[in-house]
Amino acid sequence: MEKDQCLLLAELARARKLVGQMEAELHRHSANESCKALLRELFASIEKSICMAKTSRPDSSRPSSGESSQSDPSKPGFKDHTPKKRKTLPKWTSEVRVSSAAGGVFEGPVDDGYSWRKYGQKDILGAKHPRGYYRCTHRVAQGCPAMKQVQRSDEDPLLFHVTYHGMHTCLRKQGQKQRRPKEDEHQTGLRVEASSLSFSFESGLEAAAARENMFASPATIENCFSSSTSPTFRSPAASDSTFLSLSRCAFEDGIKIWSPESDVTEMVSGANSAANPPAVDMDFMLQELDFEADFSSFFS
DNA sequence: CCCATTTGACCAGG
DNA sequence: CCTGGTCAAATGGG
Repeated sequence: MEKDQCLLLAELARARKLVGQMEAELHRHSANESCKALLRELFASIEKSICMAKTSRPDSSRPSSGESSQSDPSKPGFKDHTPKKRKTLPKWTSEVRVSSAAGGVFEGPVDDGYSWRKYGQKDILGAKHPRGYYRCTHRVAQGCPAMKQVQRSDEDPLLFHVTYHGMHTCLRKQGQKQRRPKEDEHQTGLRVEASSLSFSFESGLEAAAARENMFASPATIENCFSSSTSPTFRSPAASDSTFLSLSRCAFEDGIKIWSPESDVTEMVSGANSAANPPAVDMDFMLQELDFEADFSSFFS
């Protein structure tokens, strides 16, 4: 409807893409950490602007929720896998060139800071090399919807086309080994670290913006998070909140949602207490509100 | 023994 | 029907 808003979103997406490219450049030239941090904040700012532009939309809409017909292995003969909606996930591609000099052996899936589990491989028509299908390791544990496809270039064995689907909602700890002895052991303390948020591109607006501009991989930017030298404290608390808003994206159907308020509010309040303009926090809380609304309607 | 990968079959969309 | 994407049993590695 609102054409202005659409244009705004498109432009913001463009800015985000550009920032992503710049981040890639910086990364390539091994810029110092402060530059990356700045860029990160810039990215976060853009992201926040996008969210603001989105939430200013009066239109009410919710994803047509299928219900949780998730894993029920007790049904032999009748397949119950959920092939429903998975086109709501944002999608972007990136080309990864791996240098044989670095590390020696190029193990196909370039390590982008996340842990992936391969779940399939398929020969693609017209491609010499098969395409690998990966999903986030924490898919079941945290409901992380992120997936990626890795395809080796036809004749350049050092070039990989990586297509990402969805953004990571999982939070992995760094520096410390993520020890999860048993995931059915009521590790309440552990599972809270995931805040999966329900959101989907129901409005063609941002879907259009996202797909049209193919914004350059947030994954690489998130890499900055993981590779940043301060393990426990990211310097600005804003990083966390915006990062969170980043992950309010879309996620797969049938995934359990647990206590979104515990961690989120904690983070938000943390951002409040930190050096952060109040306006930003308010905006963020607005987003949260919007979220909860969407969320409850999702359930009822 | 637990977890990730492999791999052929299955499924849905075009 | 063809093809890309996903599932899940089998397999292998730590």
